[in-house]
Amino acid sequence: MSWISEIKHELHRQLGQVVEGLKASGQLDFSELPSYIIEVPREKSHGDFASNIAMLLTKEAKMPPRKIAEMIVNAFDKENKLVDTLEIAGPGFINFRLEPTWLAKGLAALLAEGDAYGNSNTGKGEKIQVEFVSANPTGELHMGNARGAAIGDTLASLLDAAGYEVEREFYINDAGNQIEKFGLSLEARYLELLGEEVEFPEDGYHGEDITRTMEALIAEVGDKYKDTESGLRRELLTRYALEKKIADIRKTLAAFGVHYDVWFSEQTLHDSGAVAKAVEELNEKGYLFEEEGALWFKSSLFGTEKDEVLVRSNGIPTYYAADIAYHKNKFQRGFQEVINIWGADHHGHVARLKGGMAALGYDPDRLQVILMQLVRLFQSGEIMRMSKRAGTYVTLEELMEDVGVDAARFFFVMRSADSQMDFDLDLAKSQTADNPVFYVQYAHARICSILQQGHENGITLDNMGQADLSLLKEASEQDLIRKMLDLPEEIAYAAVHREPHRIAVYVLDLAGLFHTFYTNCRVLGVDAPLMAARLRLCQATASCIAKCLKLLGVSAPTHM
RNA sequence: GCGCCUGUAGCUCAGUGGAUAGAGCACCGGCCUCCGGAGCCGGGUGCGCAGGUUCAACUCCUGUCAGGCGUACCA
Repeated sequence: MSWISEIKHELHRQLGQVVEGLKASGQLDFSELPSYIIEVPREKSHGDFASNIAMLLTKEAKMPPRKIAEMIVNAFDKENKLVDTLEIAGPGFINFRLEPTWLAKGLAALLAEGDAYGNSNTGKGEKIQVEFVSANPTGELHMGNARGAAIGDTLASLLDAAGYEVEREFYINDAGNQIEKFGLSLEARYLELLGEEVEFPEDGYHGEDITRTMEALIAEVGDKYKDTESGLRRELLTRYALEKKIADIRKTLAAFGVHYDVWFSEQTLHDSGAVAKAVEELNEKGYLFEEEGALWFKSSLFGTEKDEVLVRSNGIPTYYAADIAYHKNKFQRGFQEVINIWGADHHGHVARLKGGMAALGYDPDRLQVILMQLVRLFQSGEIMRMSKRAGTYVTLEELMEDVGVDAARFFFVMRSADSQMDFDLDLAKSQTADNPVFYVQYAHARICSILQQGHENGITLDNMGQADLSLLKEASEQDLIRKMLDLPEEIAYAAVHREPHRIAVYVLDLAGLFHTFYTNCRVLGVDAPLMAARLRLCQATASCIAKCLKLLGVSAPTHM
């Protein structure tokens, strides 16, 4: 348990004891303890910790909150080792000021944990899966995929740090309608490149990457498939192109710092009969019916707006049917919870999929979908529509070239998935130095520079001996320590609530507090004991910043 | 029409039912004999609107207005 949690826990316990004591002695009347909190007040002048317990008791006890607070404060143990002073403030808050060395003790505990600082056992080893990006292998990765990659990867890292057993998964949509179209498009480009007159399929994929893929094939085998029967030819071209595309996607994501544990093929669900089996299972439970030649699932029984087709009249199962089988498979693999990161344009699918899971007997809450609002791309003041078919989109590759991995990842994770984001390419290209990621990285580099210079002058953390951290009494030093002591709870909160953007916001704040400290307090050259304490403070800060940046998939440079 | 997401400072966005709602950008002033000025400090009449719940609402509920996205035998 983290230092802050320990203290909160202890104060919570002590408060509860005092209030129960007041009840026992007949001074306070209530049925049971309300769910009061111990929090760190936003305003520093309100003490180190504060509780709202008096306000919550007001109604039952039939007394004004400040009066109740007064009774509690008076009944509090004056010989308390932890609490220095208590005061009543505002509408009835009880503010705690702790004994002055509590921050130093927290900092010492932080340093003792080293790289593990920030981790917790919040997830209790629960097996959890994050499936993200899962882009169609028919094209290149675009901005939406990039946002999904940054959010999904950071969330997975957070869950890992918070004590979950995490797996990252990419679902390869290598079956279904769009693969058919893909094949038709490939075939058209192939023949075109061989000089044939062909009509390009109307709703085919127009992306240049398709042409390039076929150029590569021709370089390898020439016109080998020119006279092959069309069906077989499409199959061969598709197989070739899929392999190439998936390899490209894997490579691009790796360059973006994303590495998966599992690449799961949709086709294998069809081949193994898992899709047919899932459909059959729903049928046995009596949830299917036939209409106009198609097989429907009464998904409306499970909360969808209307019923849905599972098997089309041409006998081919829908994406929905495959997805039900896929998520059943996930649960069969032992994941307690599975998280999907989807674009908001898929939100209609959430209720359907949850309904499917419920029909199969799984608690639908074990499937969580994070919908990210779509990314709007601005260039030259104009909104760019991203369309794979028209081939007009900025790819993740291009983005990485333009703004770099660090800036791109930080930028995407910085805002909540719920909010739409405008990505101004011109701004990102021309003013990269304004990007907040540099602000954070700069703080890290500055600290490394201080430690380095100390080292060059023979002052190292090792030969300084035991530092007296209670010498860190400046406001900017204490603010920095307080912020760092929040990290474990911050990570746990972000993981549990699936809000990776909080870490970006947190580390920006932390870097800001360091810059303030740096301006106010010299490290090198002050009295040896103080220098030792400040070097430790620097070391801890660098470690916390690096920890956050690692979670975000951003590098922590030692110099810039 | 119905469903989901979003309306917070000029702009882009944070904000876990609590006390005086924050940051970055932009704009205007300061701050380098000294650890990296890619930095620091100061400058603000802002929670779409209306009800409700609560001791307490940016936060929860209802309604309403505005924007985005869905509402296929596509995925």
